[in-house]
Amino acid sequence: MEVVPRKTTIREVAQAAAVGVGTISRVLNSSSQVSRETRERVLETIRRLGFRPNAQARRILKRRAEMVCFLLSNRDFLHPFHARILQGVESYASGLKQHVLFAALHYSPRTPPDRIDLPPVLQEHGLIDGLILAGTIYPNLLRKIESIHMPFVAFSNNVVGMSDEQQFDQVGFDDFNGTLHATRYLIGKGHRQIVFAAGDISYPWLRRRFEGYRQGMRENKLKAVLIAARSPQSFVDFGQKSIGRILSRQPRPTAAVAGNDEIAYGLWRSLQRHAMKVPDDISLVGFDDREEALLMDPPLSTVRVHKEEIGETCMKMLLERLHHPRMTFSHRILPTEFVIRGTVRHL
Amino acid sequence: MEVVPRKTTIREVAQAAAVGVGTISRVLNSSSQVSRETRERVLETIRRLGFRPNAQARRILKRRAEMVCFLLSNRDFLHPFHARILQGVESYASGLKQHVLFAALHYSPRTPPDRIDLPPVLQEHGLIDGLILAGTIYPNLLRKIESIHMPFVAFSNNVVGMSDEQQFDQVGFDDFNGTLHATRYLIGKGHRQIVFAAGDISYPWLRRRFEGYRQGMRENKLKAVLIAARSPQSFVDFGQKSIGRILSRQPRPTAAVAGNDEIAYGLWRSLQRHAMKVPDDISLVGFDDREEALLMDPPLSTVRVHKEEIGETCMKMLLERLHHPRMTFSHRILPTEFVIRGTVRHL
DNA sequence: AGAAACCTTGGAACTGGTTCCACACCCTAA
DNA sequence: TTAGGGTGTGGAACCAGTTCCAAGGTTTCT
Repeated sequence: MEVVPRKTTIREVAQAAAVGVGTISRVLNSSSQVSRETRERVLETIRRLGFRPNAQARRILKRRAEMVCFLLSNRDFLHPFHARILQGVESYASGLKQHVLFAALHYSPRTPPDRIDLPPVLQEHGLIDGLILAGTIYPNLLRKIESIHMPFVAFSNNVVGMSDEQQFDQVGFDDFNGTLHATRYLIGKGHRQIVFAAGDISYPWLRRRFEGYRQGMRENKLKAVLIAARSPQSFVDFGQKSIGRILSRQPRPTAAVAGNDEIAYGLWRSLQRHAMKVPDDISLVGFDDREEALLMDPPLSTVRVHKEEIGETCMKMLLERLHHPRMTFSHRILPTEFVIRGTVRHL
Repeated sequence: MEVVPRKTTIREVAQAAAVGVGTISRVLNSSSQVSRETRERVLETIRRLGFRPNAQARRILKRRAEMVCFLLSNRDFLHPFHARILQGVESYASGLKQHVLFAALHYSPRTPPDRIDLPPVLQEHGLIDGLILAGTIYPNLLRKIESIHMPFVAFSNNVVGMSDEQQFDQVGFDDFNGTLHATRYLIGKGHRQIVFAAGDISYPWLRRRFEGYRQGMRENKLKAVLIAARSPQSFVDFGQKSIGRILSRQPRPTAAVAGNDEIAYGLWRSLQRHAMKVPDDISLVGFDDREEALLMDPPLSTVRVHKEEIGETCMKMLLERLHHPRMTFSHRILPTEFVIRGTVRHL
């Protein structure tokens, strides 16, 4: 491989500005005082020579890479939901001059921890200071990360099968209160026969959403009804196929809470095929506030998740962890927001 | 900030194994010969002390960061389209032990090059070897990147306002042939009255798509009809609002080629509101093959763009550039693929 | 006036790998 | 026996920054 041509070094700048190397370093880091006059001369020389300090060299001494890795696990592609979390991480990080590395990983929940092949970034040492874990997170991956002593924060909503004594930093959003508020809103609009279209309730996050719905129904002495299926092909598909089961119930439901926007989309599409109208024939609310929600007609009332804020909070928490390695672990749960659009009818 | 505890260094390993530092380095890089006996003793010592070499230190000497930056410019959020390009970059890069940094940038096309504030990664030097530019790329950004002598490859479809003599490495997909094939397909199915719903034709990529459509019409001696609007609110919105203009034409069009899937979505939604059916009342094809295409009912026939492949090719080309800095610039245009689904009727 | 405190500055030593030169050693050929 | 070539190894010099100590100058205090 051809070697990159030598760039201007701090010593060349020092010589050109007729000062010592230490002074250049002080100007660059604006740490200790340098006289206005000298500083100006140095800055001028830096500009003139087009000098840009070498990041690697500094990092050795600082013992900090000022870089974190966003690791997306077990996702076939960078889904809009996670893309926006990454966006949040990056925008917060860049304000603090921290860099964000993107890496992906595929692994099975049954692979023993020491046999998980981590991406190249995590095999080297000193490249990154910490890790933000997103995607589906199983205990074996967590154990592997702990074994290489890499500080990390996990996006908690897709954590699966973790025992309660497993302690680590987490950031997530509030599944339970999201559906609770959505359900209360429907009840406030006069609905009494409300079903929950869950998809596959073995996913812990859908389980939590169901529990929120159930709580809303219980506190109003209403009967909770769960529409589920074992491992459906896709959420949209599940929505399409379950509309029949919903409408044939006696008494007929006036509203449905969907486990997520994709299910809501499937329900809506199927209704449309049968020339039925939302919200005239049935009211509908979703969860996640994905792009699809706005594409529906009328646009879907749904529970908004602040994806960028999740990313930002992950980054913030990771930096705290790096500053205070012995701090106790925390689990931050961010609130969701119910967005009223056009799919709920006032009875 | 608390300092990370000192890790084992190569000198400590050398002392413990009673060899010189050079020997440790040789064992690690398995470059020149070391006797079996010595190698084994060194490896054993490395294991015993849990030594992992510091990546930063090596990079200074190698003058290679083994890291590239994916820079997304002027995008409010990490759009699924670009997310998948990033995914392609990462998956190809990680196979070659290269790392991918994600950064975002907002700038105006009218800011003078030297006043563009590059993200932190590009202000330092030696952190990354090269750059992959995505998002909307104007000449001033390009000039700025060139001024810091950073090798780069641009995703070319969203390059705007570049003069022809401006030379740089580019990877893109084939707008022109995409709509040309789509148009030929429609004509093959018996359609003669076909309109092109472009949105805003001042975008060069929509212009190229229009030209492809026009070519298809011309070669069959058919009249090209352009439906456009000056800077519409959004593509979906444009689609919704222009259906009236399309259907009122005499003779009435039997098919529409949309400038992209969002426009097609808008057209479809509006048709649905007026209780019209695709493809019975009008046939429809899109461009991009975004997720929305599959959500439509029937699913949209559209021109597929291989997003991951674009990312992969960008990375591949960037690595070639790094190996051969004086190589002549190239512009690779990847083929698109027409995906037949349910929105075209055989007349 | 002299001492003390403070600011500014130069530059040697340092970080943790890699590279390369010198040298010891062994084997083979003249 | 000596020259020549090859292999294996130690360690100094190196990369490009940061850090810290000492020194010189200036200001303030007694």
